[in-house]
Amino acid sequence: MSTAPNRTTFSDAVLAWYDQHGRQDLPWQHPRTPYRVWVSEIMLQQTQVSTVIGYFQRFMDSFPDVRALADADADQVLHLWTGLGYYARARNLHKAARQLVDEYGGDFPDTVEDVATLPGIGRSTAGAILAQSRGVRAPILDGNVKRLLSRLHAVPGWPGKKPVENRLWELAEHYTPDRRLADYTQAVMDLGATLCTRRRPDCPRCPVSAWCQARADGNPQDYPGRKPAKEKPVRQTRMLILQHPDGRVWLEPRPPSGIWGGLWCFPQLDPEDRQSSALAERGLDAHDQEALTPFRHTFSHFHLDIEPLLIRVDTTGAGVQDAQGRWISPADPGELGLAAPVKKLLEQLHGPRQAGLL
DNA sequence: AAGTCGGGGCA
DNA sequence: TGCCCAGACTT
Repeated sequence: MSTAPNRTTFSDAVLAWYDQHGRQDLPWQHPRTPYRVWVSEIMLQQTQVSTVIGYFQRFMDSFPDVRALADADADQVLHLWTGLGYYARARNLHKAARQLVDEYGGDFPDTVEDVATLPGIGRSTAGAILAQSRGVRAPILDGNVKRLLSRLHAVPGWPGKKPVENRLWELAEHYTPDRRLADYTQAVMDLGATLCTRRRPDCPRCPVSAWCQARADGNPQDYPGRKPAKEKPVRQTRMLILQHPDGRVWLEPRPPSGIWGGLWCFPQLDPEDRQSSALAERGLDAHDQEALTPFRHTFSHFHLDIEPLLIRVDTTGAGVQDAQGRWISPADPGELGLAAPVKKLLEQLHGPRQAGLL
């Protein structure tokens, strides 16, 4: 098992990598002012670096500093944002610029807490601004750093959960050095963006792989823990397998839109519906019936628990109208489009009989 | 079609 | 305080 590095060991390795491989020529790094870093961070929250560069330069040409942005019309700001999307962020940017002028004389405050009161700026972005532009020892925890740190320490769980997020902040704080803050901050983001990627991390090139617990365990791709799939609602239905004395079963076409649109299906009954009326509607009488094994069919957005009910019917009454459906042989349904559970039930129906014939 | 992402906003 | 969502994009 690899031992966790101490702060200096870790940050030295990260900084040495950055000096060789990190990005040192991004537009917002020259000059690296709070305003420029801020605008770049907001743009980068939503868009990749290559796209941001052009937008950033046009934005700086029009609004070279906080005052220029604060004095602009909302329309001018949104115009320069057109194509980036997430327009609420542009509105927050504008609002925050006015707040900076009104409350701080146009300068950024120098604590994370104060910067994070500005609209659109939370703890991580505030840390990124102050670390990169002023060398303040503030940790950041964007998606790249979450990935890097959750792998380094094999932190279990989804970062959307408070305890997991707290642990990651603790690690971010622990490893943040007390010198070269701007470079270190850019470096950990670059590491996450270029080597410690979500899929296929390039561990052999990573300067901290020797200390990485997930790498030692052989499963870096399992971190960060994934968001638990949200619970799907469960719906219930009964499928009436109406069986003719000759063995065929009754199928009806579904309405063209909605679940199983246009496919052929057994008549369905909501649990509260009366079975007798469903039979009566079709002019059939139940001879006897047998509950088959219930099973679950899962759609993208809900589970459907199906209770199949095999009903042997007499056809002495008026009988069914051909236009409503068809009698189908379970062994040879023909070329109808069948809903998956229907196909399964048909196979179940004819399977045992064939086995008996062998 | 679901996952992603920091922050906003609501319970 | 903690949880879920908006909004646009990727996989």
